[in-house]
Amino acid sequence: MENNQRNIKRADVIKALAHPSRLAIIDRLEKGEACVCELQKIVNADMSTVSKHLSLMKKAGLVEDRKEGLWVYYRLRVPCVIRFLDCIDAVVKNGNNPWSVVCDN
Amino acid sequence: MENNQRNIKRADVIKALAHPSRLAIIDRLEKGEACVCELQKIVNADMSTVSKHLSLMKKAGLVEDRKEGLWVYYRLRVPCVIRFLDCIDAVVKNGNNPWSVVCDN
DNA sequence: AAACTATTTGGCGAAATAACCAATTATTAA
DNA sequence: TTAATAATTGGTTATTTCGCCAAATAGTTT
Repeated sequence: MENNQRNIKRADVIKALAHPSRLAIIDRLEKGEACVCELQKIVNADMSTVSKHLSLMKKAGLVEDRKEGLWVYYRLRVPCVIRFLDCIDAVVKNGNNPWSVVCDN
Repeated sequence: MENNQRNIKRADVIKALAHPSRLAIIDRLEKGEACVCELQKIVNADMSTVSKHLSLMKKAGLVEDRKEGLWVYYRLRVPCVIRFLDCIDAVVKNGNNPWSVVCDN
């Protein structure tokens, strides 16, 4: 039943990924770090909203940040998240296909 | 901006993973199919709750089911989800480590 | 110091999620 | 056909999450 504890922690990380805006942020961060102001333009929401998304992801261990002057730059902390999303995409793609999804990562 | 649509779909799949009980179900299904009644014992919740978790995961394309007599057996539809969880575990493990997580899957 | 810009934080209402209970469906067995 | 079991569905309530606004913080420039 300590699998329970493990799955609570896992779920916390996964929840931090489970939002369209946060996935858009990750998409961008795959290409390298970005300031909050740039990410705001991408997700097209209030800056405070974006900031909260980022602090959630940071708390979960998905991103880290670096302050430089007025700006805070965020970057991915977990390269494998990218491959992980390929797996998710395989599920999305085969959503209506009755055969088992076999993805190669 | 149709990346937006893609990320909505991705998020739907990820949300279907983002719950401790559902992760416990996946843990079990890695070993092969199981009926709802067995999964209920594992997650220790009302059968109706478990059933709802399963229909959510089914709708997301994570599991598929098969009816046999009184029982409905569920099984994983997406083998790569397992490797995906290894990545999540790497994040969990390195939660307080200031260095970037490098996981090898 | 005052004005300006980037970001974070606190608070609030709205929407989504979760869990339980009760009722229903489907299948088997008596 | 009645009883029993496995599972699903509908309804209700409680909790969590989301997104905006306003206010606060931090660093820069004048």
